[in-house]
This record gives sequence, C-alpha cells and structure tokens, in this order.
Amino acid sequence: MRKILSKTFFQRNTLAVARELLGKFLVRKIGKREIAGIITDVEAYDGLNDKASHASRGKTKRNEVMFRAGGVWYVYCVYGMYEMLNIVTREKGYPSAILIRGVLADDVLYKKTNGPGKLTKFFCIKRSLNENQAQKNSGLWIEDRGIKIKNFLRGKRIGIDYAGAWKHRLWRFYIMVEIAKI
DNA sequence: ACGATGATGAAC
DNA sequence: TTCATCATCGTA
Repeated sequence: MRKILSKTFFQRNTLAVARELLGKFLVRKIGKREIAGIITDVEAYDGLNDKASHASRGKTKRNEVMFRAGGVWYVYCVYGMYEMLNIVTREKGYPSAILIRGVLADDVLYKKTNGPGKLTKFFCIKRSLNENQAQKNSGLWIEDRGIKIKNFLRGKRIGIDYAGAWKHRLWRFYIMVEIAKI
C-alpha cells in the first residue's frame, strides 16, 4: 500500500495530524534517486496563541506560509546553520505547522537523521522547498504505506524555553526505536 | 557547558 | 542600521 497524503489529510486538527504522522513515510526524490524514511518524531505548533510558534507575534515575511491552507512545506533556517522542515496544517488563515524532528530510514541513516537539522541535511532539504506542495512535483512528500503505530510517547517540545506556560504542552509525539548494534 | 554562524524581527 | 535572539549540533 502506497498512498500519498493529500491536502485534506493536513487540513485538520494539528495535534491529530501530528499524532497520525508517526509511521508515515517521508519521501524525497532528487533526479532518479528516491530516499524514504519512517517518521518517528514530530512537534505541533498550533495557532496564534501558542507562544512557542513563530506565528505567535503575527504574520511576518518568514512565517506567512504558516497561515496558508495545509499541505505545503514550511522550511526555515535556525541558528544560522540548520534547516527545519515543517508541514503546514489547518485551513487558510489559521497559522499552524508540524516540525518533523526524526525519521528512520535504515540503521545507518537513523544515526544521521535523529534530529531536525540532521534530517534536512541528509534528505537535501533546503529553503527552496519552502511554500511548495507536499506532492510529487516538489520532490518531497509523505506517504501512507500501511504502518499502524499503536504505542507512542508524548512530551514537551524541544528548544522553546522562551514560551512561558506553553513550553509545558505535550505537543511532541514520538516513538522509540530499538536499534540493532551495527 | 559552550561556541559556531547567519537569518530574522523589533527597536531605534 | 544595529542588536538580541534563535523549533540545533558537535565537541568537550
């Protein structure tokens, strides 16, 4: 089973989408080469009130894509070095997105993709993908390949100590993966 | 524990 | 135009 997730999947409650992204496949195609990995770690950033979200201080040039209808990529640079990959959710006008923090491709690649900055580096994801649809024509999309995640963990979002009370929200969803010794 | 490294947004 | 901040990572 291989089904590319459509706009309607993303244009729903952000926390529900985040939870359901666990076990889906992130697929990257550059030329003839295709690489894919199971999504294992995500964080939700939802609405204007969420003080951890870029949207909390209103619309800016950078976060404008978060206000669009769900199903497009939001890619930005943090700490001057790392690209962060987010998928926009909800309907047009509601700012929200999900940060993809971890992907399991294979045992070797896992070590390289355990973290949002490493993930984008090894999937060759750059800011040129910002605003693009999560569909084949952009070279980056998400597929349902039939994996069902029964047990997952929730936790606080990483690196948002500035967010006041919002830093305690359990809006990180992730699964632990046992890695065989290489 | 800390420095790298540069885009961003708010202040001036 | 300046300046503090930052959804991180590698090294120690």
